[in-house]
Amino acid sequence: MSDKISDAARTVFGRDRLRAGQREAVQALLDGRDALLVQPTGAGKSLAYQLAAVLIDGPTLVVSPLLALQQDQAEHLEAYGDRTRARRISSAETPKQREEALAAARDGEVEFLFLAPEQLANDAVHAAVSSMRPSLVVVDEAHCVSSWGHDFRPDYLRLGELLEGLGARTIAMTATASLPVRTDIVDRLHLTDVSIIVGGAARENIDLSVERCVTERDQEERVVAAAAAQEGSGIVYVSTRKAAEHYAALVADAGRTTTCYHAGLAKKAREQAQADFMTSAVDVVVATSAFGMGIDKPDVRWVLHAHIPESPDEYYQQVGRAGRDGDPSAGVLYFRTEDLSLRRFQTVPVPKPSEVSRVLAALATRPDATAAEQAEVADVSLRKLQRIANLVIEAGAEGETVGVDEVRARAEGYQTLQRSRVEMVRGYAETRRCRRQFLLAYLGESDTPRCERCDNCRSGAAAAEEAQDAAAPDSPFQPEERVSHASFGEGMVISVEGEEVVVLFDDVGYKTLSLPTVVEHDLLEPLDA
DNA sequence: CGAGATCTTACTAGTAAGATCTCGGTGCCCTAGT
Repeated sequence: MSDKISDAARTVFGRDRLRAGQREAVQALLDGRDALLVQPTGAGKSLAYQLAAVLIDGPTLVVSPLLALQQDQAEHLEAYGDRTRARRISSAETPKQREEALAAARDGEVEFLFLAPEQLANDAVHAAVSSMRPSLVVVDEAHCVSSWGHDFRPDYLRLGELLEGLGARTIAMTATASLPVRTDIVDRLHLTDVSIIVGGAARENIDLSVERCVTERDQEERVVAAAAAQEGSGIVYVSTRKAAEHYAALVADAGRTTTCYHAGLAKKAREQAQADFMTSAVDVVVATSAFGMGIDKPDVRWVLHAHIPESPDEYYQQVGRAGRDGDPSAGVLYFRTEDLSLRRFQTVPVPKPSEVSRVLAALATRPDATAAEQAEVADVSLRKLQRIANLVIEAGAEGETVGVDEVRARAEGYQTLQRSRVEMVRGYAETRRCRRQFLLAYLGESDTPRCERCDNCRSGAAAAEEAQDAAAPDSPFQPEERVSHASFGEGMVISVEGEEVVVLFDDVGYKTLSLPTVVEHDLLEPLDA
């Protein structure tokens, strides 16, 4: 089937073969549909949007969260030649450079225009981008839409609204997304007639395991000993900046070449640390969650979590940075229950009633003022104003007035959801089943076989659990099914594994229920779709 | 929420228990001062 997709892959990008997901995504866009492509890093998600961009007339807008990532991709594209000219609009460019970039895109001289959501939220930039009439919009690292918008980068929540008027078809891309996150992306970006392509989340070459730790000291010694003993390049993830520095020093003392990475370091130091790791000038990087997006080092042999991550989603992303070359790799979580409380704290704050009421007043009395002016009037930071304004939009149906309690309830809902994700990390740490099965079920892939290489598979625990499943009642519920619970309300079944049903409730987040109890007391009512 | 640091009180002059405080992740953008 030689066609224009294959031809473009060959002539423009020098690729002889396409993966199934890539072709499917490009075809969906050529057919005028939107697309959501969920594929692990390294599987060539970028090629999918690049091909579509070249094949569809008109400029392409690429929304990407990090300036470094934009820079990197733009440089790669420039190297392919005239048909893949790329420019960037960001605070790093002078006004003159931005103007030239926009003009060049409008005149068809530049195919790709990269920017962050914050740029698009700027009225002048948005107007200029509109007039350039992009035919394709790419939202890279689309899981950020779901996870960052609520408080951290509020403009992510506005993306759907900002992109809507452009009239371009959209492709959203991410490495991992559980089913609820996929739905969230589709909703928030206002994707229509969307083709959702999910390909291969499994990284079968990674041995997963969990080490339970009792004291902090015990945890520290075991992590450092492991980091010292493991061969090849590795990443140690920690939950605070201070811990990153502390562990980096310990691992260095233990004899490994080590660097440290977190957002509190100077820009230069961060760049240096990343470069040292990428070029294997150092073996180990000890980092907070700041490290990783856009890291595509093939030979990372191990990823240790000295502290738990904030969610199974994040864990999968981080541990998935190991073994991209397909060689055997390891992912170890050092679990101490005390670490759960810090992660619970590190969740979206619920705004104070007084702040909410001041913001509501400011929005009502100064509807046409800029956000900065409204923030001034409400006596809150601009960022806080944006967060609360987002909550107001989400809490209210069209045209209705929203009260303080409703706004705060919305924020509490997010907090509950985030905390329930932390609980799911505990579930991962405590499960006796196959670790890979657990993670994949959470991410929406059920019925995968035992991996036979995680700690639970090796010890026989996973097999024993599975043997017990025979005694478990057949589940009347299937993943993705909508159900209702007397006290938790409505939700969606995420996974059914043996005697455990995981449901994501709309109001109370993730809950793990006992299937026999559910069946015996008729706790879950199926809802018609 | 909770660990660890710092402050306060108690009872008699330095120490201890209890109270209070502080800090904990992710990045755009823009602007003021070198």
